[in-house]
Amino acid sequence: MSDQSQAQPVDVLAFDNQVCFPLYSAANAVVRAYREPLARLDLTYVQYMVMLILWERGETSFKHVADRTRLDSGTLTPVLKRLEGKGLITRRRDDRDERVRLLALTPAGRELRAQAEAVPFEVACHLGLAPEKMIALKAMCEELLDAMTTD
Amino acid sequence: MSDQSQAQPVDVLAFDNQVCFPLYSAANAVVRAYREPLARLDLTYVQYMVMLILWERGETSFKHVADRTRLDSGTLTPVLKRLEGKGLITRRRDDRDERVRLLALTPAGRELRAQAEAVPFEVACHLGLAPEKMIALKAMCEELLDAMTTD
DNA sequence: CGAAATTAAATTGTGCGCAATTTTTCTCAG
DNA sequence: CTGAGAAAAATTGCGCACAATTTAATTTCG
Repeated sequence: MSDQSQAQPVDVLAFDNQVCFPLYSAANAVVRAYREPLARLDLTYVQYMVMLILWERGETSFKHVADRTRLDSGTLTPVLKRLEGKGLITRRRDDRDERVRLLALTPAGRELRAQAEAVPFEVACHLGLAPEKMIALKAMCEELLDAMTTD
Repeated sequence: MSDQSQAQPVDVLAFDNQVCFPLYSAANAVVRAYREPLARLDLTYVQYMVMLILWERGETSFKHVADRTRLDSGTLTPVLKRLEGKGLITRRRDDRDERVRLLALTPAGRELRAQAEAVPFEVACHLGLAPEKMIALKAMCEELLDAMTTD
């Protein structure tokens, strides 16, 4: 398509030519947008991710949460201990396979779901981007994730 | 458009309905993709961001780097101290305004640029997403960032 | 001028994110 | 049934990210 010997020299190190930094900054900004609504539930962003999975599945394994969130044990173990410390979840071992951690909601953890219902709306207001654009952004990120895990 | 009283009840807390988690995971995955190429330069992702700005501007202020990266002093101060510790940058105060930190490249910092030229290509290979999709993703993230800073 | 407000960085403390390693348990081939 | 290998979590150590606060210099305005 383009003739390299004649093409405009593109500075591949120019800051504004980096695709990845807006992605990085946008992700940081979104986490920041969740901070205030989640602080009312005494949850962090990652803790909220875990709770969403548990609200959906009731009881599930450490491994499932790790796969779903794409986080490893070094990140998740302390997060789960904090959720346990707050009395929102339990962390017992699977009798059938002692290597496996089974995570489950406590009554307090289950009850927190009602308060969480408001969070997506509060955040959506602060993001101020049209819903269809958010959906498109989501789709593109999922595509990128798929492309990266298939190699 | 849709009649709320009749519409399918959408679970706003369903994990897969969250727009933000793929964004979060994609950003983490991209940082991971940079790790190996950057390790050869003994740089982290954020340190690389800062170096790109300095390679572009030669000398600039702490404030400029903070605005450009959208990071605050709590994050940047230790990052800059580490870059100074590696002998890649200097951090002197502005004589005209003692509050201001002026950042500049050392000769070693300037020389590192040549090695960094390869990084974008190595990363692009590992991402495995078509360039035009990366551009579209970049544009969408920038739109989101704009929408968030304008409120 | 001079005190109050503003601005720029630095500091402190908490919580990720992940590479590398370790511990424990399970699987399976021989 | 046993020992090598695999799998699941936990641990360790470092580097962000950011809220909250502090320190220091500058600007503004009475």
